[in-house]
Order: sequence, then C-alpha cells, then structure tokens
Amino acid sequence: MATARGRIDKRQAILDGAFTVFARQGYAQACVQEIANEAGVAKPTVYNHLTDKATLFRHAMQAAARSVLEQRLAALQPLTEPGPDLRAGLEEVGARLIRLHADDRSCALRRLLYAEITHFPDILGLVVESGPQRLSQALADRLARLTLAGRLNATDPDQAAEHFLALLIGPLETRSQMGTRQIGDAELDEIARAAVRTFLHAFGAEGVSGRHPAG
Amino acid sequence: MATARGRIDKRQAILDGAFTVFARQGYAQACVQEIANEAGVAKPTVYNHLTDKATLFRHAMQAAARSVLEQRLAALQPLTEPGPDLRAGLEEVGARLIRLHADDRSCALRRLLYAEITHFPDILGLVVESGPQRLSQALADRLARLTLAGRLNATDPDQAAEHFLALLIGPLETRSQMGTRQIGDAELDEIARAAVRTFLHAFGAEGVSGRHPAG
Amino acid sequence: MATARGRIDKRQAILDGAFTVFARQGYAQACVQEIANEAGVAKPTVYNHLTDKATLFRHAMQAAARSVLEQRLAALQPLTEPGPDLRAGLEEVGARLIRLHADDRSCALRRLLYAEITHFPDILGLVVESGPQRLSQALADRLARLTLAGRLNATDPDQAAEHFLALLIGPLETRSQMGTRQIGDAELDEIARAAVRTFLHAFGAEGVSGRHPAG
Amino acid sequence: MATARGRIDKRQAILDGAFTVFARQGYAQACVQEIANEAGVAKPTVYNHLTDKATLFRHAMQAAARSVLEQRLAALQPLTEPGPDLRAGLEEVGARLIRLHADDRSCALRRLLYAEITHFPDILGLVVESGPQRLSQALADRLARLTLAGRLNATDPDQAAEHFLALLIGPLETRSQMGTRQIGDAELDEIARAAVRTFLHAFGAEGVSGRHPAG
DNA sequence: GATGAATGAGAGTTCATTCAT
DNA sequence: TATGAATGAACTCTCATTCAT
Repeated sequence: MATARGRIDKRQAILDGAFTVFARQGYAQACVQEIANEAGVAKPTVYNHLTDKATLFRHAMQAAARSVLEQRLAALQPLTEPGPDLRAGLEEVGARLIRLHADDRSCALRRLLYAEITHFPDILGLVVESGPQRLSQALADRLARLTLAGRLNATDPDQAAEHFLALLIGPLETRSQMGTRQIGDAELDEIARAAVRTFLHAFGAEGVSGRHPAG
Repeated sequence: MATARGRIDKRQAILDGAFTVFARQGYAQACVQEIANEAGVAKPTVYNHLTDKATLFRHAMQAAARSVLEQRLAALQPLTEPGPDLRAGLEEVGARLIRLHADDRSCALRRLLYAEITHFPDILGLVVESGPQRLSQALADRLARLTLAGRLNATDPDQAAEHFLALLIGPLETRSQMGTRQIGDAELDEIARAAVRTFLHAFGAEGVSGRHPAG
Repeated sequence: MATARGRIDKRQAILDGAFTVFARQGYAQACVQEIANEAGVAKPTVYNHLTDKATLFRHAMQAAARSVLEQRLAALQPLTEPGPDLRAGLEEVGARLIRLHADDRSCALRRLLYAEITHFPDILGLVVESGPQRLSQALADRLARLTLAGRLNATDPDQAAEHFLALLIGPLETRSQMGTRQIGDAELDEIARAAVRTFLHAFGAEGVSGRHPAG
Repeated sequence: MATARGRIDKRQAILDGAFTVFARQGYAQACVQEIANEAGVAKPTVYNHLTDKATLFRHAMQAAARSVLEQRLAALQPLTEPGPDLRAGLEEVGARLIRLHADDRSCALRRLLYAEITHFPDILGLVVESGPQRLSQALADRLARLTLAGRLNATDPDQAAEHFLALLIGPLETRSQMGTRQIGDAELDEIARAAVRTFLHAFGAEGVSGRHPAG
C-alpha cells in the first residue's frame, strides 16, 4: 500500500510538474526532460506513467481544468442562499469569479487551451465540459431560482447567465491585456460593480434596478 | 521598379504564408521550410527578408493585426451616421463585429496571441495598439456622440463600449467553443440582438429601451 | 560496472574519433556526424557526452596532447642514466624526439593548435602545460644534472634545453615541409647528429666537444 | 586606363581583405560576404575576380607570402657588407628576423599555412618557394661568403643557416606561445643574442667564438 | 563590370522515445 | 518499477554560389 501510495503520488507529481512546465513554455516548447526534473523523477518514468507527451498534456490539462472548475462553482455560493441585498450578493460573486479568472493557474489553462485547440481538438471536450459551460449552467440555475422568487427578471436565465459572465470577463480580459498585466483589487471590484450594474438594468426586478449614476 | 515591386510582393507573400502556417501549426510547430513552401520561395529567402523565425512571427502577427483592425473599424460605420432606428443600427454593427470576430483569420490571430504571449510579450504592444483597445475607443467615441445627441444615456462611454463589446464577444466565444465550432447566421444575429437588448436596457435613452420580452 | 566500463569506452571512442576527424578535416570542416560515424555511435550520443562541438574539440585536443607528452617525456630516458658516451646518449634522445615530432599524431596536434589558436585561446593552456614547456623543463633538469656531474657545460640549463630542442625541431620542420613530406630514417638521424654536434660545441664540457668536421 | 587602374585596385583590395579575414577567422570560418565587406565591394564582384573561395584563398596566401619573404630577405642586409664586428652583425640580423617572424601578418600566414596544408597541399608550393627555404638559401649564401673570408667556420653553410634560423625561431615560438603572447623588445634581443652565442660556438672562426659566460 | 536577390546543400543542436539494467 | 544511455528524426540557420538587372 505504501508502494501504491507512492505510485499515485508520483503520478500526481508528474501531472503537476507537467502543467507547470506546459504553462511556462507552451506545449511544443516544453520538453519532457524538464517536466521530469520538475516532478523529481527520471524521464522514462514519465513515459511509464503517461505513454506520450500528448497523453501527458491531455491529462495535465484535464486535472487543471477540474480543479479550476471546482473553485469557480464554489464561488457561486453566495447566490445559493442570497441575503436581502441582491446587488451585494451579485457583486460578491462577481468579485470572486473575476479573481479566479485572473488567477495564474486559470490564465495558463486558458492560454494553453487557445494555443493547442487546433492540435488537440479533443481536449475541448475534456475541459469545456468541466469549464465555462458548466459554470454558466450553474449560474443560470441560480438566476432562474431568483427569478421565480421574484427578485430578478431573467426570463431567459441561460442568456442572463451568459451576459453576466460576459460583462465580468470581457472587461477583465481587455484591462489585464489577456492576463499579462496584474490588476489591483480596487479595479477588480470596480469591474465587478459595473458588470452588476449593467446586469441589473437588464435583468433586475423593478425595485432593484436603477439607472446608471449620472457621473 | 519591377524589381522593387517583385521584392515587396515576395515579402508580402512570405508574411502571408507565415501567418497561414503559424495559424495552422502554432509558433513552435510551424517550420520555416513549410512557410517557405507556402510562400513559394526558398527557405533562405525567408531569412533574407526577415532574419529570424521570431522576427518573422512578429511581423506576420503585426500585419495580420493591422488588417483585422481595419475591418473592425470599418464595421462601426453604421454608427457614424445613424439612421432613425438606433436599435437597428446597433444590431447591424453587432452583427458585423461578431462576424469579423468569428472569422478564421481573426480567430487564428487571437489564438496565436494567447498562445505566445509569454514568449513574445512585446507582440502585445504591436497588436493591442492596433487591436481591441483601438476598437473600444472608436466605439466609445460614437456612443459619446449619441449620448450628446440625446439618443443614448451612456454617461461613461468607455464603459458602455466595453460592455457592448463584452456582450457580443463573450457569448460568441462560449457558443463557438473558442472558435472551434462554426455558428450559423441565425444564431449570430440572435447573439447580436440579445447583446443590443441588454445594452439598451442599461444605456438606452428613455424611449428607446424596453424590458426584455416576456418570453 | 560493465555499464560504466561501456560508457567510458564510448567516451574514449568519441574522443579518439574526434581527434582523427579533426586532424583530417580541421575544426570547422569536420562535421559531428562524421565524428559519430568514426566513433561508431549516433550523433546525439556525441552531444550527450560532450555538450558541444567546441567542448568536443577541447577535450580531444587535451587527450591527444597528454598522450603525446607522455611519449616525449619517455624519450628523455637515455639521459636519466647516461652511459659513458654522452654524445651517443644525446643523439639517441634526439633521434627519438625527432621521430615523435614527425609522427602523424603529433603533427596533426600541432597543425590543429596553430590553426585554431585564435578561436580557442584557452586550449593553449590545456596543451602547452602538457606540451613543449614541460618537455623543455624536463630536459633542462637532465642537462643541469649532467653539468653538475661535469659532463656538460650548460650554465643556463633552460636555455641549453631550448637550443637543443630548437636545433632538432627547426631543421625537421623545414625539411619535412611542415610535416607534409615523409623523411627517411637516415635523414632523421643525420638531423639529430647535426643538432647534437652544434649543441655540444656550445654546451659540451671541454673533452667532449669538438669542431665540426672539415667536410 | 583609369578603369583598368580601378580594376586592379579592386582586385588588390579584395586580396587584402581576404587575407585579413582569413587571418582572423580561418579558411572555413571566413565567409565570402565578410571578405566582400572588408574589401568594400559586393559579393559577386569577389567571384568575378577570383572564381572561387578556394582560388581566393590561394591568391591571398601567395600575395601575403611574397610580401613577407621580401621583408625577410631585406633583413639579411647587414650580412651583405658585414662590418668589423661579426657578432654584432649577426645579432642585428637575428633581431630583425625575429621581429619579422613575430609580426602579426607573418604569424597569421604561418597559422593559415599550418591549418590548411591538408586541404590545400598545393599552397605549400606557392608559399614555401617564396618562404623559409628561400630565406635559408640566401642566408647560407652569406655564411658561405663569410667562411671563405675566414670570418666564419661554416663548412656546411646550408646546415649552418638552418641552425642559425632554428636557434632564433625555436625559442621565439616557445616563448611567444605560438605567437599568442607579445614579447618585449628586451626579451627579443636576448633571444637573438643567445642564438648568436650558440651559433658562434659552433660555427665561429677561432678568434670570434668564446665559451658561454660563467653565469 | 558590378550588384541585389535567390537558392541548394549542409551543419549544429535538440528532443521524443526506446533499450538494457 | 525506475533509470542511465542511446538514437532517429527534425529544425533553425548559414553559406558558397548563381541569375537577372
């Protein structure tokens, strides 16, 4: 059992090392030797566990995607049992999501996905399934509940969720220059607030919404 | 003169071929020989004109970015002299932008940018400058005019532009699975319409806006 | 142990092959593939053992220089316990040294050294240290002993050694046209005899020396 | 005629540039483009004048060899009409020769010769003919005259010349580490004096010679 | 005659992958 | 199982050489 444990640990170490190196270098530029070093094992050991550079990549991506998704889903928590101030709840969720999106690991995953989507079309399946789509669905669920409860006016909850996320992520991407620049907390919060403001204009129940402030 | 012309043509052919191959293969996987073939010249000719694989990449990216930007700016045309139906104008612009964004060339540019941003941080300068930022500014200009004319209510035109673009691009990216899936014209138009709807709720002048339809 | 042995053998084979090929082609014209062939290994194996073409060259030169020096030092043997006929002893040493100097390996080493001294200034250190300087010193030691024993008159043994070697090597170089032409044994011996003759005129103790023969 | 003049000048410029570059880089590492730059002409012009890289090398070497030989022959001047102090005359000649031998151009020529003698065996003919052999002969001529005049005792003038040159050049080569280290004037003169001392012991007429000083 | 441009051939180096231990 | 060593296949880049002007 100690052995089996050790084996599993080693596999995990390899996957972690692989993601780290792929994130740093990109798929093609990453070399297996470097991954082996990062994981603290010998090169053939990598092959013993994961056959191929390609297989290695797929598994590393999937693992990373899973862990990223988990965090994001958890970030929706405040909408599950929303307090009396809906706007505050949405802003809280926005702030969390935006921070996760700007996280290094998350950026790297996105970059790799964009980069290698042509060479590994199948990865999209592995990742998207546990990626934005699932997040959007989960959010749509929450918005539907809120609409039923009369606290929102999202007749098409899927679209509402889509727009909510777009209003968060879009500006973030632009301002962070694709994850290149770090953004201060204040600016992150402002992005989230603005997103919620626009969102509520469109999807807020009567009492909640309000015009954009005059200045 | 014929010679100079020939030289310029050849350079252009190389840059075009380079972008094509880079788009197909990614930076590292692309090999200069293939680029040379694509451009119809011998390998050393590529080096005569562009020194380096890296230099080649930079120039190809810049050229592509320029041509993409031009198209996008042109797509804002309908907002320059907007007709009586503002919503229709916005939808027209949205539909154009979304199609340009979904265009193969544009997707490839974005993919490459994401993919290589860590290895070529300087490219961001070349591309962003003639990229989303400029588009956002131009759009903000139009929105400001419309606000002054009393046809919109975008007190912060920069943010309004940011949100308008986000509402277009975000859903597109999700649905097209990062440019992987082709999307039909009907769906594209629907995305644009939905974006405009949400946008006008938040930034429309009183008369123009309207609640989301009941279903 | 068999493995370690095999590894060492392979390294030695590479160094030998390298020297052979460098000697035949010169540094720049030698190609690593040819060296690999000569050593009976694959090209990357060469790189596994010796990093670089340059490193390969340095090590091959050093190894060759060491083996050449060893032979030369051994050639001084007759002066360690000189028999009654000093002239004969010197001629014997001269004859040996001159043959070693005319040896293919030795010539090649010299040629390569001259050829690449500008590109590899550091090699001089590796080689000279185990090269002419050391030989000259060892010879000077012997001459000093002989002087103390009253059988020579070399008040400045360093210079005496220098001149002895010069009188051997200089004419050899001229006659062999820089190692290009083979020289017969008779001529080699004659060169050695002449060198000893001149040497003893200058540094012989009274009884030993003698004027050059009249014809 | 101006044109013909210009043509000749250009050819000379190319040959000079070629030697400079070959001296700096070695034959294989030198590239024709660099030679063209050095000569201030375009690459094809080099080919127009000298067909080949190899031809270029041969001609450049020959030209350099000729100019070096001329200087050396001129250095024998003091022995043509020797003053009353023969030792002084020999030392003067020695000092001159040694300086010429240590000259950059001369060292480069020697280096290139050694380096490429295997690839260009024919160059030896071009160069040796106008090289050490001719110098040795010219010197032997002078020594023969001096012997006839009773001022020397060189029964075999060829060998005497050979030894004289060897005693000069050998120590120089050792000390300068094959032309790598610069040597001060004082040391150069000392080398020449020592060479003459040994030489005169062996080949001096009775009155001139003298034992090496006691210390 | 002189040159800018183009090319065919080839070299060093790297890397994913496989044996043998 | 884990590893040191070896290799086949590529890839970037350089260079001598030749056209067309």
